[in-house]
Amino acid sequence: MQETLRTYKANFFRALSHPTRIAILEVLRDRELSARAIQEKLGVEQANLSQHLAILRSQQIVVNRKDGNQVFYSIRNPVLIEVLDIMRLYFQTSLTDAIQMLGEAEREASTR
Amino acid sequence: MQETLRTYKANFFRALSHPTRIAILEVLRDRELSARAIQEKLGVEQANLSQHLAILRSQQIVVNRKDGNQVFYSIRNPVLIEVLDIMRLYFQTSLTDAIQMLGEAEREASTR
DNA sequence: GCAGTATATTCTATATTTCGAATATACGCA
DNA sequence: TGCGTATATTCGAAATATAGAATATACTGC
Repeated sequence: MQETLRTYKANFFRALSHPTRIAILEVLRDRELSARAIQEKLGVEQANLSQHLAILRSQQIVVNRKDGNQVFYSIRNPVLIEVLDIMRLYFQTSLTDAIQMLGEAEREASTR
Repeated sequence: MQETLRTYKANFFRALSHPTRIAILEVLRDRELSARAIQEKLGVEQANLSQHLAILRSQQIVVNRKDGNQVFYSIRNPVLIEVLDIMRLYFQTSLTDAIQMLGEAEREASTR
């Protein structure tokens, strides 16, 4: 695989690498929302949200549509929603493992 | 969803947000490899690879196994391989769109 | 045109990431 | 024990990301 494609993928993941941006995708999962609506749901600063939206736009992860003096955002490619859903399975098993390990570590510590 | 889970996911994505780390996962897709073997396949500095492996380890994305004076790396959770495969569909359609848009932009420019 | 609302951009300070050089650690073998 | 190979860690400099304040832009209704 060429370096450019890897860089493209890396930039995509980088765009997802902030809790606020994860939260944005979560609230956009089922419907489009205005920037204001997203802001209220997440409780972040206006400028900050706008910056995060710009990052998601730059990777074409979300698209926007103007209507009057509002801008509505939505997830561009429905496949991304599927990807995020499948990812949930990964996080589930990963977290299950982590919790299990914590439990084992605890038991180990208490029998010491 | 709680902030901590979002942060967990964000950290996971951040770990994937570098071309070299994408490349590491690609070469580990089908088999475990020693750090040396990975280094030779990718052609990166030893110290640099080791740092990238440390990041992937910190997110439990890869695990390692010592054998003699070598350390073998592999992808920890097979679900991740599935996720990356499905992700390929996303990148495919995304890139197809991007190429199409480029084509349209070109045609538009030439008719101007 | 003016006021008010919605959104984006710019600026600045701080924190984090990245690379390569140097160094440290661990193992196998003579 | 000492040497060579494999891997990890530490360090410093440059690049990048982040939050919030201030400002700019765009639209609506009067």
